[in-house]
Amino acid sequence: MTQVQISSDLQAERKRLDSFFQFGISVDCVVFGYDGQNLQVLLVERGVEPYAGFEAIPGDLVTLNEDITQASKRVLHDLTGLPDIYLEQINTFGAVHRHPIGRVVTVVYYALLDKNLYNPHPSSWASEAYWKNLDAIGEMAFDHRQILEAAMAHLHHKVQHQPIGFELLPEEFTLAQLQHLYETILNTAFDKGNFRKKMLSMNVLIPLDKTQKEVRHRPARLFRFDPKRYEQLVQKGFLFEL
Amino acid sequence: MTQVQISSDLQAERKRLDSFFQFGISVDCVVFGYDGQNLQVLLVERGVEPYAGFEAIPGDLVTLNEDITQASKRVLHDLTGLPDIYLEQINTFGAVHRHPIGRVVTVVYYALLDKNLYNPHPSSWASEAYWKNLDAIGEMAFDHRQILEAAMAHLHHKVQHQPIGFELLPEEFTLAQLQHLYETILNTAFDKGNFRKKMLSMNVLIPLDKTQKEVRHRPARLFRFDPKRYEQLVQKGFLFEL
DNA sequence: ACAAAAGTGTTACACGTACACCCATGA
DNA sequence: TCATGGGTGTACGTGTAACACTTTTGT
Repeated sequence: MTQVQISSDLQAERKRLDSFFQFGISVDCVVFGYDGQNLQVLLVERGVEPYAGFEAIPGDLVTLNEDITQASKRVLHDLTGLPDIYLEQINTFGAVHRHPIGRVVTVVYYALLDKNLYNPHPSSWASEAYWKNLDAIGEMAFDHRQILEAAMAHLHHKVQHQPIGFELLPEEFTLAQLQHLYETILNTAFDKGNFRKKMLSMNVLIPLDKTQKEVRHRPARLFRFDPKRYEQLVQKGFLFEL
Repeated sequence: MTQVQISSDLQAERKRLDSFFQFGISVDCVVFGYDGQNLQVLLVERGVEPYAGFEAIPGDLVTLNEDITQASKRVLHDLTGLPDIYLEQINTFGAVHRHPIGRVVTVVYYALLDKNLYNPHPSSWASEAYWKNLDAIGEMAFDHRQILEAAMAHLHHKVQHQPIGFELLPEEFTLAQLQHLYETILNTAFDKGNFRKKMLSMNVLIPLDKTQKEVRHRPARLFRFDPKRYEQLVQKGFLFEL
């Protein structure tokens, strides 16, 4: 980055533009989780006005001296107690009247994780924090419904172009679990044999010398995924469609 | 959208949060063009401090009462005279010190067009406005280099997943032109026969009863593209890789 | 007739699809 | 031994990759 001469002219220029510097910036974190059955999203209940009592996506105002990417992690942790996880930026909403308190432009981030790993605990302005099935969601605060739908569209697209899903599953998983996850996200059914072939041919799965325990049928082999091979695939791009 | 009761409590709450409402929001518009030979990008030269004399991506501060999407069109028109074209939002940059005049978060938009259609004319703070070859770009204002690279990565990805490129070509074009465009964007070479087969099999191309004129070899058939079929493809997603 | 680029055809091979079948376990 | 889901194999059609060939124009 080039260093630029900061003159007193800049101070004057800033003064001239003061009326432009009245925006608030917020980050909203759409976190998807999977429990082996359903696709869920992490929500909070607002304990304060506006929209007190409404369900909302965890999000808050960014402070003047923090990077927005850092802010996404900080806010998610503040509201739900989840640790620093990787959040991917997906979209920015900037309609004029989307927030009743002033002009707030919000940057939306999203993440995927195995919901069995973390238990959310509400704090800051959140009175509740919990996972909720995607099909059970009603009215939401602000334009959060729209934001959620954008995130779902992103997930839909992404699952077909990247070997996602590993982030939603436990470290060791069976092919049937993986298939069920894909079927849940895309709301379709896949042929068992073909799903196995396709997934295995990508070489992202490392077979383990372990099997399931305590199931009343033939126990399934467990797999881990190969992060190196995963990176390669992400780089070159692919299309998953069965 | 639900109507929310606006109480005087909200006024107080806004007061309490005043220190958060000091952000500036800007939009930056990365416009790619194609002249039949090279992939180019629309740049302006800054006529004012900071970074006076530097090349920049057309962009400016958003006013308090305009939607950011509208702002992207307004700003592009103000600086370069280009008419309202569809701009797609791709990314938001929010590092703390990216702008020397204050905390400015910028939302990046991008567009593709046939550069022969419009001639840019500088106005507002732009002292120049012109097309420039992508490989001839040097130092840029702010973090615009980084922004440009993000837009190029987006274009790279997009061209492989959507029948793009039509936006960069004249309404009627030959398959060789289309192939050359793809080769330019992706920086690779394709087999002529296979490229034709693949493109035609997508059914997005409508053959016309016209041919090129005034070429000193067999004149090529002209095509238009089918917007309906295009939409279908965009919906279902596909992967273009030869 | 020649150069140059348009446009077509052929072949071998890889991959997707649909479907049938066998395997290991607990009850 | 039966039910249940795990796991494998095959046969067919479609799509891709590499390459050679024919066609149509201006000069």
